[in-house]
Amino acid sequence: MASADSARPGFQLPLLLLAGFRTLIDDLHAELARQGHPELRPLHGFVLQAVGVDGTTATELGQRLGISKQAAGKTVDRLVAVGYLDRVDDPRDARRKLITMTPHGVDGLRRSAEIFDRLRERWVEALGPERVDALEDDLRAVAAPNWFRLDVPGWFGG
Amino acid sequence: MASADSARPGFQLPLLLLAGFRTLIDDLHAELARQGHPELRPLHGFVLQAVGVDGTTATELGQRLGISKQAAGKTVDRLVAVGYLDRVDDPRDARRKLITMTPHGVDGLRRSAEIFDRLRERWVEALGPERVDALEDDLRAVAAPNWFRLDVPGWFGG
DNA sequence: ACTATTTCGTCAACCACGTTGACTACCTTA
DNA sequence: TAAGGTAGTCAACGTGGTTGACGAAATAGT
Repeated sequence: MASADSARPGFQLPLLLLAGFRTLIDDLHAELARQGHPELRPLHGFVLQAVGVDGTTATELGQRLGISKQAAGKTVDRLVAVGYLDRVDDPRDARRKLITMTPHGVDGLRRSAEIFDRLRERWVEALGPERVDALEDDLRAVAAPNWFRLDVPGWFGG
Repeated sequence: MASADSARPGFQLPLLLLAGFRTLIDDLHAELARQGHPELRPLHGFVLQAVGVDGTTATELGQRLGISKQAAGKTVDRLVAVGYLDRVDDPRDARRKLITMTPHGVDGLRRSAEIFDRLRERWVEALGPERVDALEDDLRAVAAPNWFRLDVPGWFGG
């Protein structure tokens, strides 16, 4: 029992999840850099997806990403500085500033999605489609993504 | 095809892995705080595991965690400050400083392992043991944990 | 035995990403 | 029109990383 426990301790589970995530992100990042997006940092793809093709505001972006509006604002600052996002005044509400993607940002997001699809395809080749589906279904069942909501409208995957 | 793609885009995979990781870590953290370890930050459990019961040095800790020795040193600083680690001169090599766990650190590590085991048990209840085993096996197969080596000696899981 | 090289820890500067609290400007509602 | 809520920003801070430089100590090579 001790040996069975030590062979598969609970510590492994979080580490493997983290390793899986980082493997994907590192591969994405390397490929993005190769495709002309070296500025894009690991989380920026998710930020772009959360901004969406319809744009959003800093406060709402923060809610979508599960972070404070200040943190969202700072992230937007960086992505504006490197040319992925635009921030313009909302003509209908002088308090709000609309955050929209530049063409460069749209290109980065599109490429991110393509690369992620290709990486998922690699997993399917290695594990078989049922196992990858099962992995996603199981994670969907047990992982509580309270801290982000990327079920945003405007995502152009379909 | 567009609808099938958008129903299960590659973007979901990394997000689900991250959500799974963060779910575990958040639950661990909440439970650790309840058990008298509110100081322990999310990654500290892994740091303690990487230190191991036999202790190590800052440089080796960095190698085990896949971070620089400077970053490892700073993390050790914080864990020394809150009483989880000790740093003492190595009598056999005046350059080295041995990093060892205090009793409080050992307690935190032991509790972390127990809580992780219990959380894994919850996943088993929700998904069935085969699915959790499959999830771990699959991640082990496709995730490349180049950036950490927690296959360290001295871990007292067994 | 002495020099040259490597290794260990640390310092300093910096960056990314997050937090909370305070504040202004602006809508909205009573 | 006065009161209250909301959007964005500033400032200070914490955490977890990075690189580069450097002194002190060990080790290797004459």
